[in-house]
Amino acid sequence: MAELRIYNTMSGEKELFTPQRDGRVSMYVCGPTVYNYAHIGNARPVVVFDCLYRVLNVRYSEVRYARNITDIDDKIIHAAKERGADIETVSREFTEKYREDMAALYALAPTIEPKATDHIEEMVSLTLRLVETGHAYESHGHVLFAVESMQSYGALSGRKLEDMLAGARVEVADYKRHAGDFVLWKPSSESEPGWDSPWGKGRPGWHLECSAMIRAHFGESIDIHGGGRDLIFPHHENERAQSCCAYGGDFVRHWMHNAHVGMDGEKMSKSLGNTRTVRELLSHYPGEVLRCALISAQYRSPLNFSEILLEQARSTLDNWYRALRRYGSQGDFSIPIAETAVYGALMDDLNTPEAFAVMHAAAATLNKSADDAEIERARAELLTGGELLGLLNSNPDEWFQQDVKSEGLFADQIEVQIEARAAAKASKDYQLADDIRAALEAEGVMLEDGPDGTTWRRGA
RNA sequence: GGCUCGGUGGCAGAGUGGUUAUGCAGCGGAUUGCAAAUCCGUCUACGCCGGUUCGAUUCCGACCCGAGCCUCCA
Repeated sequence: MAELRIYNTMSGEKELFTPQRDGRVSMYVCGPTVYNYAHIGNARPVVVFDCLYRVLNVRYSEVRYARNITDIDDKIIHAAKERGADIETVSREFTEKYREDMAALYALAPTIEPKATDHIEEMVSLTLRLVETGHAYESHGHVLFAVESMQSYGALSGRKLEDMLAGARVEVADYKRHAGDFVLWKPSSESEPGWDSPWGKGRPGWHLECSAMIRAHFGESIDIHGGGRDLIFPHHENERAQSCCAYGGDFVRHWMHNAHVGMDGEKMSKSLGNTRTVRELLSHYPGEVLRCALISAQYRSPLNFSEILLEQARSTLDNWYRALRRYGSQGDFSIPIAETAVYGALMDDLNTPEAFAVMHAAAATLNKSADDAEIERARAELLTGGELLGLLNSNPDEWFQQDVKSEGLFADQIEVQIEARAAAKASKDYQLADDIRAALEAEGVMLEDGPDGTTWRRGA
């Protein structure tokens, strides 16, 4: 059986994945700060780690997958203020929308979805512990982590404290002992949300929640911690500092980070304002097309987002669905998932492009083979591959007949036209037959004559 | 300025010390009333310069170019 190998950001190498406890895997992926819609870049880690979750579930008997919701953050405070709404209203609304959007991309629900505001107590006690052990200090109402107190600070992101100061872009605040010190707990004004703490009314710093929630739900260390590349520093470096200094232990055995989705060769980010929301894209493309596009490159490679990318993803899916349509997508197959080539490809650090190549090969086999055993094998490969990749969720006819642009043109009307054309063809009135076909094409319906009659699909 | 990653054929995108990635697009053919779909065949590759090697796209070094992080960010 193939063994799982994953690239560990910490070591910079692909490593054999071994869970801490036999057969049981713990995975934590950084989720959204819920103050507006998720963009397509936010969706990449969700889809990537969803693929990993699916693979892990085949290999291990118990997989616990946590994806947090950051529901207290200054950005949410600002968003609420702008809309004149409660913070809870904003965070609840966008939590819901986030769940809907990710579900539309066929991301399975995580095992747990911890919320920051449900773990304030744990965050306070974590901060307290860091103060007691000399890794944190109070200054001007803030509690700060002292980066110099940790020998290996910077080990994850591969940087040294001296190097970081060279750029001189770290926030220089005179209440910090070292410019790299970061906030664990900060004071809240009357108008800001806050919780009682040994340091007065305040709220947590950005990095604190993940450390506290991992501790609360998984204990000292987890097997996999994932997120986007941009989180390596400072977020994950600081999480690691907090957790290791407070509780000791490994904290995280395998760090995984996905590369970004680009837009016209530039980074897509909310601050640059060049984002496309998942919600908006879903009104133009099926979720499966978006998902397919997101995993068309290996997760550690940058992915440039474009209409061309989406059209390629659509034709890739068309290709597979077309092959599936020949033999139907229903029925049992006897090949264990762990023995499929798609599984093997994904076990190699989620090599989705190689998995795609396997899928294409299986589709080609279905298109041309006359050997029952071969066909069965290819069907199994395609269908189980679809399960692992989170693709091919529809039945082929639904897939090809969705999104017909024409208004008021229903399937039964199309069938009537197909029959009329068949009659025209039978009487060798090819002019009429072609006119019917052209008229349907103008309505976004493509006809395909096959040995068993004519089928239709939405056109380009 | 510091750190990290990458430069593959028209485009997208894997991989490898010596045999086809794969997909889209193109071209030729089969099939079709004509198409579409499918099948068969086929053309453009590994940034640049050195080094190691019998042999490098694949390892090493320099160079050029690009991206990311160093500040909220998936």
